[in-house]
Amino acid sequence: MNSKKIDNISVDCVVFGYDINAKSLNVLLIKRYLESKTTQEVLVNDHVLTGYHVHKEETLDQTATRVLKELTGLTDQYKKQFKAFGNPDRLTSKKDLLWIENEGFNSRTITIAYYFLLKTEDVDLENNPYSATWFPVTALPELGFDHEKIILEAYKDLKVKCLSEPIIFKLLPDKFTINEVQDLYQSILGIEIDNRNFRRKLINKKYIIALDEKQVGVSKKPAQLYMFSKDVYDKVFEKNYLISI
Amino acid sequence: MNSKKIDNISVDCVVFGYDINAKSLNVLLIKRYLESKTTQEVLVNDHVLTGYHVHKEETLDQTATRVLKELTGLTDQYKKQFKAFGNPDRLTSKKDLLWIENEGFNSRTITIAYYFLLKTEDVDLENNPYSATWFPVTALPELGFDHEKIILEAYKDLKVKCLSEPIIFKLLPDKFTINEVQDLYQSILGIEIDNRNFRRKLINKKYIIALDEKQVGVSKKPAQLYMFSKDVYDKVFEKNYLISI
DNA sequence: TTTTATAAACGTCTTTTTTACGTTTGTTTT
DNA sequence: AAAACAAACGTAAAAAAGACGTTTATAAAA
Repeated sequence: MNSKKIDNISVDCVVFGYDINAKSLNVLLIKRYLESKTTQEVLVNDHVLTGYHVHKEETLDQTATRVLKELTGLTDQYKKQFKAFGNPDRLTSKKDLLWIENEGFNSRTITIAYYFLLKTEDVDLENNPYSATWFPVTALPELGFDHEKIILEAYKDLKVKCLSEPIIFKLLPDKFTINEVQDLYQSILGIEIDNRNFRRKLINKKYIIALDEKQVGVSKKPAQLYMFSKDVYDKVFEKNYLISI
Repeated sequence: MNSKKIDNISVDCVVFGYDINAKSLNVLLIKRYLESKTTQEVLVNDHVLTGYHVHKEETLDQTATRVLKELTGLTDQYKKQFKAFGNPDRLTSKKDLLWIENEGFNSRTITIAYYFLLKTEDVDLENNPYSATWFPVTALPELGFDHEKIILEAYKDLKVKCLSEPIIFKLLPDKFTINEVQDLYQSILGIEIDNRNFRRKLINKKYIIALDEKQVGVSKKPAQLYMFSKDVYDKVFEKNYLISI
């Protein structure tokens, strides 16, 4: 038993990864599998988020960072604490109780949920200690605990936030094309956007900087590359509201 | 000792109340006072939010609702869980440790913070069991624990949310004038808004319904009364985004 | 009864942003 | 040299936002 951990408080992480080639917003999940020691019957076979108990001496943010590091090896990724889940009945399905009995933790666990935004290409799944897999957020597998609910809440928050904050760029490489940004918005929001209007609008933003570079290795006219400038963004927005009253 | 409670998890409530007459957005606080049993020295004398430990059998939302009921007698008020605070050093000031020793609870408590939106006139402070007092959010007194931080986070969230969701109306009576809405926006955001443009904009919203009623008992031209229709709002917004991409 | 003070309410012109959709350009492949 | 095609540019109309002047209805004072 790990005496460092706080028994009844955990952090669960929804790791969103954007696959720029497949144009798909994915969630990183790990498999949960348990079979009966006597009958070999499969008791639990589904997927869950990664999470872990909060350690006694660490902050909640540190717990989230630690969980991501263990799962992906990555540090310094964008994260957001978006909601706490702590209803008494959140882990009371038959499967979850079997699992909890096997793992030996308290069933009334409050979890502080975070989501991360990163690029699928930054994660090496070949040597993953948890055999983690990407699933499109629109095609989730069967999920254990209340993790489907947690993912959907995270996704809802992301949909709202990506319209009012420049978090979209956390899902893209440093250098990107206008069409890549459009594809990403379309993936997240599930809508079609007019390319000509979107293009003009984005290029007019002062914090979207055209680089002296174009795509290489493409079999059509190579597109202009751009970057996002946080410095410019912060200066422009310090006195302005995003939405007019 | 109350065996129903979960020792290390609490809910803290930021109760925002709008004083429509004073045009002031206020926070409801209770006094925290402790003096030395031997020397009568004042050890703690400041204000805090109300909160309480989560009970074993209740949801987090129910805890928040219970806390508000005990503080104000009110039920069915708008509430929002906005953030969890759980850093190991959040209750480690000298004052806080003295207080915690006196009350006898765990110093590593994770708190799930909620804010409520209501009208100051709905709360009867005359017979308040905690001697609660309203303070303008822009003129807070000295606060215990990490409660100043919690209030400022709640206020930040409210500022953003009130521009993209119709939560402003939770702070106003059912029947209101256009100018009352404008005053409220100005109080929350700390800005000046052009009355003529604001007026036109608000009246053009389909979910702002003009009533067959005017103000009574005012010493100037009485203003037209309006109401907010949640039904219309939900219909209008089900397919639309608030911000264009 | 008339006048006055004042907040409420209306109006208009200009600028900016959004929407809709047609056209041209530059690169790679054939 | 031509074809294919995504990238990039353009334009006109509609809608929204911004700036600011004017009128109106009421209570209270004269």
